Formats: sequence, structure tokens, C-alpha cells
Amino acid sequence: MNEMTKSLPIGELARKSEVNIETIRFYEKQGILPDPARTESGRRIYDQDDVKRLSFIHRCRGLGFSLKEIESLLSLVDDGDYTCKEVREITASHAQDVKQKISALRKMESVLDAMVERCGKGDVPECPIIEELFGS
Amino acid sequence: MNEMTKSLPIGELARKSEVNIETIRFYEKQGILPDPARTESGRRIYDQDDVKRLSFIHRCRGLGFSLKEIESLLSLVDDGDYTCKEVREITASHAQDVKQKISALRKMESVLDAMVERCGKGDVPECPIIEELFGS
DNA sequence: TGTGTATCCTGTAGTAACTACAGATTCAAG
DNA sequence: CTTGAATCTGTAGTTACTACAGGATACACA
Repeated sequence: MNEMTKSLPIGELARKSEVNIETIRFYEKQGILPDPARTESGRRIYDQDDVKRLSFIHRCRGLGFSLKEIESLLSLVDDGDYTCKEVREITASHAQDVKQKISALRKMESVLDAMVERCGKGDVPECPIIEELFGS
Repeated sequence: MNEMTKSLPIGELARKSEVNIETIRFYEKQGILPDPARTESGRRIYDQDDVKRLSFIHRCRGLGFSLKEIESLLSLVDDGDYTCKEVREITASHAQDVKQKISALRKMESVLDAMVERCGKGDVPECPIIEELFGS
């Protein structure tokens, strides 16, 4: 019995892919993981390919890709005829989203920092944060 | 009849506070807005104070405060005996969260940019993004 | 007085991506 | 044979809304 054909229960898959069990079942329900084979008693059986696929999903999630985006990437790969361009487009578009989120958060950050700073000085009578947020 | 005592229907409140109607009702259900007075026929009646409170909520949301945080801020104000320190703590803690989000997103950004860059060059046979994400 | 349409009402369900059970089996080891 | 770990299904909770459906009401105009 070699490494390639070894079959794994869901707990092993979870450990190897660093995705927890509930989430694996959730992905299956969402159709992002294929329905696995089952033992006679109904337990899920996985193999090395599932580890690869799930690890891929895990890495993508770590980069903030949505499940929808991941599904697109996977279906490109599953169909086999994907082009680099298609993959790059999805990635670049996601990178764009990330940049926008960063920029929005930076604005929040500077306003919040300024508020804390003003507040911290304590050189005003009423709390300046509340004053500012409640408007005049 | 002056400005202060003028009563507003929900649509007017929505317009003035820039929060939409469904959201106002949602905030009411969440207990973040008090149950308003009603007309004989059951329609909600608001006043200028509600505009202020809702605008406050709206500004806080714009700064990324959660409803829970906003509730804390509001209850400090409602109780009347809030100290600047309490307010500053909530704000500073939220600012910290924002900074962490930014830092996580920056990491994503740089990985994504690098992937797109490598892909863009097209100087590799298979799509490097897929290669990278699928692992060796 | 009728009519149209704008506004409002309640209540439910959907969104994203999980997480957390409850209650029931089943497996493996001693 | 018993015990504890692992697994099963199915449902509900999380966050902050948004989107209806289906009905009631208000107001302007003819």
C-alpha cells in the first residue's frame, strides 16, 4: 500500500488540510468539494487528491478569495482547458478588492487615531469622541 | 411649530440620517434604537433626537464599529455618567482591530500582487498561480 | 367621493462562511 | 463487552443588513 492510494477518514483529511471537519462537510454541501465515497456504514472516505484540493481551497481562503471565486478557479482547473489569462484575471480582480478594502480601512484608521489622540490629551471639557460623533 | 418638536415619519428619518428604512426597523428590533411613538394607525413617529442618534450610529458604522461597540458607546452616553477614558478605550480597541485587519490585508495584497506579476510575465509553462496554490 | 400612488406596516427569508451543538451510530482497543 | 473517540445528520446561531410578500393607510387630485 503506497501513499497515493491510502484512504483517509474525515478527521485525517481535516488534520492534513488544516480545515476543520464541520467546514469540510459544509464545503461538500456547497458543492465545492465533490461527494466522497463512503464506507458501508456511511462514513466519508478521502484520498490524496482531496487533500490537495482542500489545501488549495484553504490557501485561497487565506488570501481572502471568496468561495465563489475559488469555485471559479477550481472549475477552470477541473475543466482542464484553463488559460493563464483567466486565472490571472480572477486573481487581479481579487487583488483590486483587497486594495480597496485596505484603502477604506486606512481612512478609518486615521480618523480613529486622530480621535483617540485628541481624547488622550484631555485638553477639552467634554469627551471629544462623543462630541464629534454626535455632531453639533 | 419649531424645528425641535417637529415629528417625522420613518421615511424622513431615513433621508435625514442616511440610513435606510429597513435598517432603521432592524436597529429597533436589535434594541439599538428605542421603540418610537406611533400614530393611531401604527406608523412610527420620530423627532430630532432620533435623527441625532441615528446619525451617530451611521457615523460609527462608517468607521467600522460593530453594533455591539456602538451599543456600548450609546449606553455610556445614555447613562450620562460616561468618562472620556471609557470612550477612548472602546475607540482605541477598535482602532487596534482595524490596524490588524490592514496588516492582514497588506500581506494578502503582496502575495496576490506577486502572483499576478509572475503570471503576467508568462515566462513559465503552466499557470504559476495554479501551480503555487495547488502546491507541489 | 373615488382613485391612484406613495408610504408605511409585519413577518419571513436570503446573504457569506462558517461554527456549534444535539442526538444517534459506529469503530477500535483493552 | 465496555468504553471512549470518531463519525453521522440536521438544525440553529453568528453579523449587519437587504429584499421581498401581502396588506393597510395617507394624501393629492378630479
